[in-house]
Amino acid sequence: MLADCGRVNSLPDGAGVELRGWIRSKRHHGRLMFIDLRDGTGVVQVTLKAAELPEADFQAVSSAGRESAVVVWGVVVHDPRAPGGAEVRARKIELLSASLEEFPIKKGVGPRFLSDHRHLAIRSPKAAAILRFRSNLLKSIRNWFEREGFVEVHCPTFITAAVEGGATLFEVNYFGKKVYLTQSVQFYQEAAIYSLGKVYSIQPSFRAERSKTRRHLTEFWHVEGEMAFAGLDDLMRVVERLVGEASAETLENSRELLKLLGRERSPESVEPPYHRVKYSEALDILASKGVQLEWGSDLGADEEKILTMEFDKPFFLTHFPRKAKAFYHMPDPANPELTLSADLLAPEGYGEIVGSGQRIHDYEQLLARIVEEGLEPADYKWYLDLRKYGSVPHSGFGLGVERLVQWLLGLKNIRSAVMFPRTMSRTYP
RNA sequence: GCCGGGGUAGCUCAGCCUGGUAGAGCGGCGGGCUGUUAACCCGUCGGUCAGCGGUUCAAAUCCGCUCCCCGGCGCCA
Repeated sequence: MLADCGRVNSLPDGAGVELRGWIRSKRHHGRLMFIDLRDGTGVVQVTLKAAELPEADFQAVSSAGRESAVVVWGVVVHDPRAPGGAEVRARKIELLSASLEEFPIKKGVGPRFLSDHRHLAIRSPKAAAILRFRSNLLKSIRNWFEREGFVEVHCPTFITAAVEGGATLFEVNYFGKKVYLTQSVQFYQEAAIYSLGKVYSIQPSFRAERSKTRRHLTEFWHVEGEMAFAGLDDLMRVVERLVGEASAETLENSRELLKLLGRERSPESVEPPYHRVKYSEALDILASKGVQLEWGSDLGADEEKILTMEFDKPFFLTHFPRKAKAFYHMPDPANPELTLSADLLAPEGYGEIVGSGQRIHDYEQLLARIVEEGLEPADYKWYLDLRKYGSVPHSGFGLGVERLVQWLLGLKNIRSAVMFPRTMSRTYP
């Protein structure tokens, strides 16, 4: 019977199994040999006693290096001496493909070496567990959107006008013309709501920010949503339910992975509702902690950290000053110096995981803001067009997948939340 | 962009202050071992000291320039 390494444990004593996998490590004692065999579902010890299998098989494997591929036929034995409580006693083993060279990933290697060999490092059970967790999370996110009636749309990666600041665009030579890699699909989703109502996208965004921190990538996966007939309160309700419910479901479905990663995080610890803190209230909280911040300036990392100490769940920071936000943000009718915006901050200093807000839907108001920011209205022609034909209040958000994975798993660096990270200084492998 | 740390064996690092023929551990390779937990024991191979220039009888070490990496800030998801 073909079996998974990760599930040998649950098979009865004496069961005959076939395992296909890679030699993670080997302990050789002359006529006795132990192999930790890995296959993507887990690791199991295979015990080879020379007397119990063909001599040629034993010899072939004794000279095989780590990560050699093998097929093992053997018998399940529950034995307290085996890691995990069960092992497979080999009766026959076939060396499918011996490693040509010593496998470079081993005990004691440093972070730079691991990054340079990421294509091999992802074989480690921990790296694989993170990738599986990420896959579970995206499945839950997608299921949530589908349950809530959002329609998935796919937007272009080549664009001509900036959504966020223009300085952070990657320029691409497009048949001699300058175009850019997308930073957000927001503008295209704003077009889509007039066709589909509620939409979502899951695709990469690119930011040419010269950020050298543990929470920045130049290419990251962006979950974005946009809704017609939605104001700031509707928006925050959607964001907290999406983040909270999808995260809780993922944690529930990933208990084994969390155990393997040595992480503790209960589904209850991420459940909504989340606190809403207005920008002005945040300044008061900071002032009470002895930190004076000038009204209008954005919060720095230190200020953010102090605020996150106040909460043990993510929380919204709302109503940012107009000058701290992009031109399309809806001014607060109660105070036009503020915007109807909401960032969701993760606790423990992991920073912003969602940026969101209500968009300006009035043509003249949007045009005035574009001019006020010194932008060229002609560059935003089609975007302005959307305000000409039955324009309605609408809101949307963007969630950074790697940021969320990083916070949920307590990862020190965002790079381990993605299979092949792209940063300012890394495009290899 | 600003600030800080770093680059020495395949890997992790010591040596640098106080200049004098390049070190350790791990790994590899060879041998041994029937209950290991990235085992253990014996032997052995292994170097463009990031690069360029300068000072000196002599530079991994002192000085200058350049490149690369990591972290913090700013910016953001």
